[in-house]
Amino acid sequence: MATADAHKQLPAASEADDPRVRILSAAGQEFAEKGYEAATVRDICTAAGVNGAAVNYYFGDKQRLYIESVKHAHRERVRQVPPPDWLPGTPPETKLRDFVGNMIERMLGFDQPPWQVRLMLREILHPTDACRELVEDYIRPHFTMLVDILDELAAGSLSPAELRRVGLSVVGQCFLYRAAGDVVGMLIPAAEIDRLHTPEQLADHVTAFSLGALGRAAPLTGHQFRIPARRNSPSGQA
Amino acid sequence: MATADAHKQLPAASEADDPRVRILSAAGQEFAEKGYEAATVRDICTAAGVNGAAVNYYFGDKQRLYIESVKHAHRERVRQVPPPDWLPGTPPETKLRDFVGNMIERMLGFDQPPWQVRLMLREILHPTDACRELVEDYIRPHFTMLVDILDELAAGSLSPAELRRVGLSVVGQCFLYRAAGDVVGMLIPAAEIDRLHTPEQLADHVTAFSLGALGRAAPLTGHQFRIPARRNSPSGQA
DNA sequence: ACTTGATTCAAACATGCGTTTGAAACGGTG
DNA sequence: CACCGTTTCAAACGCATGTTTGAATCAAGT
Repeated sequence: MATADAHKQLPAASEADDPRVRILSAAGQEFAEKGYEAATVRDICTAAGVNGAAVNYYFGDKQRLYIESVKHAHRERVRQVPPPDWLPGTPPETKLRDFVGNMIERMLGFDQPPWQVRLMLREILHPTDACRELVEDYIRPHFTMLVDILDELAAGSLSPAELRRVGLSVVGQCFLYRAAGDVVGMLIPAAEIDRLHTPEQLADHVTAFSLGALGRAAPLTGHQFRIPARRNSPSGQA
Repeated sequence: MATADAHKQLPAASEADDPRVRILSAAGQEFAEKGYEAATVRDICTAAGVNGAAVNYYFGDKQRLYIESVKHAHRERVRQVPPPDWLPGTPPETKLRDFVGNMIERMLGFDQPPWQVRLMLREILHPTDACRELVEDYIRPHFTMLVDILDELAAGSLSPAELRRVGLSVVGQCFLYRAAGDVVGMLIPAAEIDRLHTPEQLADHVTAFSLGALGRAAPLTGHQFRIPARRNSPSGQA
């Protein structure tokens, strides 16, 4: 009886009052904050201002709505925060700082609604069918970009496998704030969060930490490593 | 009619065939792999080999069972993987390596069932009532231990706030592998995972990366930072 | 052996879920 | 207006869930 498949590809009339995108947006928010099981089709339809049967009419069932909403959120996010681009000759230190800043901005950015990232985070933590697509379209290109920057920084002295490992170290530092943000908020005094954990400060810290580890900037402590015999360098301190 | 509260504190008879712990264990596994909503009381009771009414008899309702199972998993994990302890005078570099190895072992350890960590991970990502207790009893002591080691390494040259930030950088590197392990597996070739991403290798890498960042070991690239004028140090490479 | 309280069990209950249905409302087109 | 495909709607269906119930079983205590 239903002709739900007719508009699957059509770009829709006026874009905003199209029931499809209203449902997708409402579904994304519900799924993001409650998870797949806890989010109900009824609530989604109420939030979208459509009848309870609309989701089945347009998307078939709840599962397909979920997958479509993940892809929708992903497309929106890419549109909102484009990856950085550099003029040729830009020093890799600058590129790394820009890249980290861009990644943190995309993860934590306060100017954008956070539910899209939260939705993708659920997929990263507990992958479903939508995940592989997410990785190939969204995550892998960014990761490759990061590895290329690190390759420039290392000037050929690290193998591809080592570069990937370093890349994960950089990503991990940023990822923690998004994934475990609530716990971080419990571990760090509130005043310190306001002062030192702004996106800018975090990007500076992660960049400095990583450049230091690669030997492309002064270490955080200021004093230099003195190159002993690789074993242990006992500091005079008790 | 029920006297379910009577044994709340009693250490139980023979520990293993006590219905309470059988339910807690089965519930932990179900909650860990399916999440709170998707896990059903019926499945938990079937897995535990008890009647469907037992969970209500012993724990009241599903929510209280969930909280108790999180706390149970947490206690078990601490018992299984005790934090490291050092003789006085142990160099902080060794301590950091031990601490990171211990943390990774606890997060990824293949000799222990992974569902306990997975359960706690759910709390970290999406905190519920059980989370604050988890942080205070389990996470904060470990984090404090790490910060103390870093303080030794920095030899007083970093403020408490900076030390905490560095601590988060160390934790973040390890956390990524546990939280986003599936995605990491998609980004890294399988053969490389087997060769280079064992707990031992990861601990070595994270330790080396972090020590390098602090200037307490040679940077990963081998070549040293040359201290230019803080701006950019263009490498000859295209 | 009888009593008493704690535990187990099968069955039922109430509720909320995803989904279906069939008719009503809409919007062009002849 | 009459036609027809598309969209909306209120109502209901079937089902799985968390929970309750009341009787059956068990373990001591006296």
